[in-house]
Amino acid sequence: MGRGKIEIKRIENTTNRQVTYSKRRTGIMKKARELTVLCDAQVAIIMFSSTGKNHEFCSPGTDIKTIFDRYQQAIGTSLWNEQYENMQRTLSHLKDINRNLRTEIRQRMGEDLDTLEFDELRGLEQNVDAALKEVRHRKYHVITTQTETYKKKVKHSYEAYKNLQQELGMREDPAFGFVDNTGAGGWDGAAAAALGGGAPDMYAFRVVPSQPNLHGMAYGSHDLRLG
Amino acid sequence: MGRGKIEIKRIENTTNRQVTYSKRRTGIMKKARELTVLCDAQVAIIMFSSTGKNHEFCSPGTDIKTIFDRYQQAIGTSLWNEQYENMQRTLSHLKDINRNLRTEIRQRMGEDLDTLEFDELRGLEQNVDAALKEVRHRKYHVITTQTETYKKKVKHSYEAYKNLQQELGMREDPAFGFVDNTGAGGWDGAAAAALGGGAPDMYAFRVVPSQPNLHGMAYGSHDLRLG
DNA sequence: AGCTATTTATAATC
DNA sequence: TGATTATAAATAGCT
Repeated sequence: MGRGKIEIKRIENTTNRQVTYSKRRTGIMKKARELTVLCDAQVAIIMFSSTGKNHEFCSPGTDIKTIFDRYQQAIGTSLWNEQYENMQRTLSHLKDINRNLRTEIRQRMGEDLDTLEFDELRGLEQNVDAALKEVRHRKYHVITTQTETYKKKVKHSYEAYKNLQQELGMREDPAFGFVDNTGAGGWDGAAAAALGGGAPDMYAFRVVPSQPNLHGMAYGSHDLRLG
Repeated sequence: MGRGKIEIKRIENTTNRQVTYSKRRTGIMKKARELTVLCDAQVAIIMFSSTGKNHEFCSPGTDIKTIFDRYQQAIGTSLWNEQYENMQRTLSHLKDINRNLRTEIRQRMGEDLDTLEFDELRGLEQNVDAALKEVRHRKYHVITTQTETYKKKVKHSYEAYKNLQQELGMREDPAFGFVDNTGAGGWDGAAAAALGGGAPDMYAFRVVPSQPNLHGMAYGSHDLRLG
């Protein structure tokens, strides 16, 4: 359709080819627009000229990605979509697990117990009871170890002091001694007591009411409302 | 270009619309094919008719996905990649949260306590202790309610039986009485006892050692090893 | 589906 | 690039 008929084969003249590309591209875009309006269709067109320039058309009210997704669904075979849906599935599975974990934590905190049957409550109680024993045991172990460590430190410190004193006493004028040696045993005992005492007093910590959740992991501070 | 000029607006007649779609679609495809040959261009077209039927065109020597990928590269920020990476981020975030939740549950079960400081242990102990009280309180509530309900049922049942007996006794031959009336009170008491007794015995359930986790939610049965 | 009168697109040219 | 125009192509309405 022009002053002369042309053969449909690559236009060798570069300028001519680019001009024709531009004109025909406009024509196709117009046709595509008309098609979407006249026939209520969805159309997506992507073009690259021989020079690499990119042009696109898309029906109003949607976008190329959406149409491409729909196309892949229609075609069925889509490695891409497969991966995408796989991820989506993994995601919702993780969310489910997450919700269950949060529920379990809430119930282990003594909340949301209304839905539990008696048998479940009994199991939960036994489990939490056993856990409490474990935690107390561990706490005892930690405080004991800590106390022992401090005791040893104090002892070593004291021995170092005694050695130093002895050394000084042998080398220097005996009249220069500056600490009464007999008080040493009392010092050791007082230090150990200040560090928390032995096992019998351990559970006393339990009843200290001051802000138990401001330290470390802050138990119960997770936002358990979201899935 | 036809017997008459038409306005570019949706064709209301369905048949007409479909015929026009078919004709013009063919026209666009032909134009696209000519463009790719004449101008050495790459073209991809995806169409959906109003009836949902799908048609496509693609320059020879390539495929739609390739052109679409190139298009996304040309556009720069690939919508797809953005969404993909977004999902990947959400996924790993969920996994992190999940891991933390599992850790918290394990510690609430008295496991993996080695990494906790003394203050954290103390907080955990207080929290679990409080939870245990809540669970016991709820268990008490449930068993009490349940027992009351059963008692009422038994009572109602007994009254219904008594009424029926009385009615029968009045209407039928007295020699036909088939149940000893004096046993009724004993029935009530025996039934109530068989149903679990009152509140004072409730905590006896706690020390039953048989398979506490085979019922209901099975506390601690989650696989806590995975993230 | 075909036909064809008409409208539209566009090749050649400026 | 942009406008013009003669001509090829596309297609609306009909069968």
